[in-house]
Amino acid sequence: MAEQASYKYRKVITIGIVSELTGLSERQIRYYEERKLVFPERSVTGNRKYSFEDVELLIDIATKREEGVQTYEIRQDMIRAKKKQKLRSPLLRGEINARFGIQKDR
Amino acid sequence: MAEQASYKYRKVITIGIVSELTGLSERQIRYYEERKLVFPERSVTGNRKYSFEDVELLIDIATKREEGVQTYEIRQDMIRAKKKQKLRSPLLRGEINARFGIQKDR
DNA sequence: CGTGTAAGGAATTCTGACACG
DNA sequence: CGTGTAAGGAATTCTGACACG
Repeated sequence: MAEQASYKYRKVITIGIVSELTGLSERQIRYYEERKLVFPERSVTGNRKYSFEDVELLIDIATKREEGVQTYEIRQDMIRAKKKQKLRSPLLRGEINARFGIQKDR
Repeated sequence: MAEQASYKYRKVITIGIVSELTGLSERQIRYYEERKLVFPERSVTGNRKYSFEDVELLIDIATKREEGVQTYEIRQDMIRAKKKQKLRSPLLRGEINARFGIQKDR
């Protein structure tokens, strides 16, 4: 009766719908992947699958781009943000596990 | 910076992915729609779009079916459950509005 | 009743490339 | 650098129907 509840992080949205949700063209969305800004999963046959989190990230990227920020800069900012996260993250591990389910090493 | 947050209810998942998520065949999923058990939205060109809520509902339906319950019975149960909801629901309206966004009549 | 399947067609997605700036 | 577009092909989805039980 619990299921998983991590709707935000499940990669289940195809690129066409992501395009509608974000207002970005498919070309743009694929290009941002090429620039290492988003990391969709792939279906067995190669179709991209995104999460709601990805959609929100893409909206943020779109805003930055409108402000003239280059993809390279956006990427650097993301890397910096990720480093900061690591500094205060250890305490949150339990929460993250709850979010993504139990995965016992592997 | 808030967006909408109703990930569970947004209809954004195509039938192929719903099939993977639920273990049901596309044929079954379409049939349950025919029997009024699920109500996907449609893209402009007619493709079905489901929410995570729909996915969970379909999983419940699959369980019922395995127990031998007919779709007609499942539907009746759903209607009954919905009626009960109405009896205790008025107080929850604010929550529902928050969930689905402001829609001022129309 | 519930589900599989073949049929034919339309829409979706993918990649690599050329274009422009 | 960032994005549009035409190209060719493969995978996805759709509907209506026949089949079986």
